[in-house]
Amino acid sequence: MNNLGQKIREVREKQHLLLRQVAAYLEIDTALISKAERGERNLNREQVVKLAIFLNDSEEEFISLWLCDKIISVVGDDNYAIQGTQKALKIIKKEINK
Amino acid sequence: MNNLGQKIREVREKQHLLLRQVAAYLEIDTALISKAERGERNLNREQVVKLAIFLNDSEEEFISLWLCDKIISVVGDDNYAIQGTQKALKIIKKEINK
DNA sequence: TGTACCTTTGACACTTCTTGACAAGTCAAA
DNA sequence: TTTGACTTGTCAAGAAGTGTCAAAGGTACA
Repeated sequence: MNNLGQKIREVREKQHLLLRQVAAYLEIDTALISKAERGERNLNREQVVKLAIFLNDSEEEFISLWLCDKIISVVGDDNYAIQGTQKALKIIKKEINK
Repeated sequence: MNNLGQKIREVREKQHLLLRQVAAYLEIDTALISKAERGERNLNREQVVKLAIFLNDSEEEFISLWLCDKIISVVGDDNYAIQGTQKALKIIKKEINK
């Protein structure tokens, strides 16, 4: 399971679009988008952006889900996941104000 | 630059320990710990834990810096880094309460 | 100057992970 | 049973990670 994947599937099905159609738009194999929706494979940033456009949804939402998944796959079930993520958030916020 | 690396160097120098000594304790090449302190290479979790013990410092602090660095290297300078990290934090916190 | 020591650097081999593609599989509806 | 949608497993190529080594930089000091 996978946050972006769930979101994509949800939005795609709501619009009665087929994997085939999404795959064609992104110019990738159908298998890949299928796997992406189920969290078995990652899309790259560009593909996620295109997907947001194609599905008429928010790029911010899609990309932040995509990042969120990456973070979780990195810190996931570590005992100190919360502390690490909080530290990162602080640093990122500080970094922005420059 | 690198948060865990800076911390390690700071603590190590405060204790007048040589890279060589740290490396010997971790059973790795001196070059590797040198690079780790400067953020050119990553240590693995086990090495970070041993390091905390060897340097008499907090495991929680070391591991969360280590995770923090990983997160930053993943979401780093993305426009939506903050949003993604916040989402991840929420989800991780929720996950813990199970 | 020379040497002794600590650290940094770049190259390397090796392994593991990722990526995209393809073929074959399942499954439900007609 | 056929069709269309989706899933699954596998493969090869390339990328990225891991540890090591030898050589080079830098510093301190006799």
